[in-house]
Amino acid sequence: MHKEHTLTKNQRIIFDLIDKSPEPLKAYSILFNVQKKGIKAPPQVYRALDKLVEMGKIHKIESRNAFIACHNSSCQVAKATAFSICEICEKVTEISSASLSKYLANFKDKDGMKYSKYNLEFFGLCKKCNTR
Amino acid sequence: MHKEHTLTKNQRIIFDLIDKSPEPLKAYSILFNVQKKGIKAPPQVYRALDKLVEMGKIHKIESRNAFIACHNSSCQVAKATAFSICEICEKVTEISSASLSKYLANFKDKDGMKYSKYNLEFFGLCKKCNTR
DNA sequence: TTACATAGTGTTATATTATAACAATTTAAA
DNA sequence: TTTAAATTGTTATAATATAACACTATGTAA
Ligand SMILES: [Zn+2]
Ligand SMILES: [Zn+2]
Ligand SMILES: [Zn+2]
Ligand SMILES: [Zn+2]
Repeated sequence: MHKEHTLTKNQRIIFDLIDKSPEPLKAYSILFNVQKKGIKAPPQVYRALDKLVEMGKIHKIESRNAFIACHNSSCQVAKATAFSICEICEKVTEISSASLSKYLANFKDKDGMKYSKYNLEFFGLCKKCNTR
Repeated sequence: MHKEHTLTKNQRIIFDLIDKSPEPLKAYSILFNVQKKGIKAPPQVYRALDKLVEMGKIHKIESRNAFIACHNSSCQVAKATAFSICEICEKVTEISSASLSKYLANFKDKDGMKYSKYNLEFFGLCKKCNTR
């Protein structure tokens, strides 16, 4: 079993906000939302985000510059992430597929380069947006 | 066969620069480099980049906010991209693997959502950086 | 306990990346 | 030709992210 990370004050505040959000949050939207809790400046937000990403508690959606909480039993998948992104409503879902992660974890390119991490973003229409 | 795009003046200048570069280029680095050719402001660069990405002539490396020329017979793979990124020297290579693209093109998640596009970024050490 | 190292915080300023808005020009169709 | 669409030039500003430095809290070892 891996070490359970104890979140610091700022990390806790920011993680809770992201974890409760139904949609990915952007750094400055987070900043705005936590100012009443005493977090007043960008570096405080970015530091907490960096640590939370390192821990695997949250993931950055690179194509959106936004962050979502991990719901795949956390740390294990911090280095192997896959998301589906709806191009209409911007709904983002973390994909949890054993066959996908197995395929990608074992993928080797022509040079035999072995990878320690990957991030995959799928784009399309979610069920809701596809049927109207 | 698909329509061959003719590049406009600014698109040509910016594409040529990216195409000749051995490494991904960032927008403001591009701007700096083309100022002597009369492209003086960020919107001119970003517009050309947007079009070139649409056409599949270049790709954006999302995790690096940088652009590289496509070397996979262009347009076909604009909506299905995969890259390997060295975390030490930042070398980026476009991956061209029939089995990978077939696997991902056919991937369906639990909800049966079908995707029209994906982007995959692998991180690791390139051969050179791995052996020293 | 004390000393030290490490991690986290608060703060100001600034760097980097990207777009809004609008006028002028070029290109391609009708 | 005349109209529409795409591209360009330009100024200003928005959005995203980090540098730097002083200070505080926390953990570890003597
Ligand atoms: Zn996750
Ligand atoms: Zn949707
Ligand atoms: Zn390509
Ligand atoms: Zn390397």
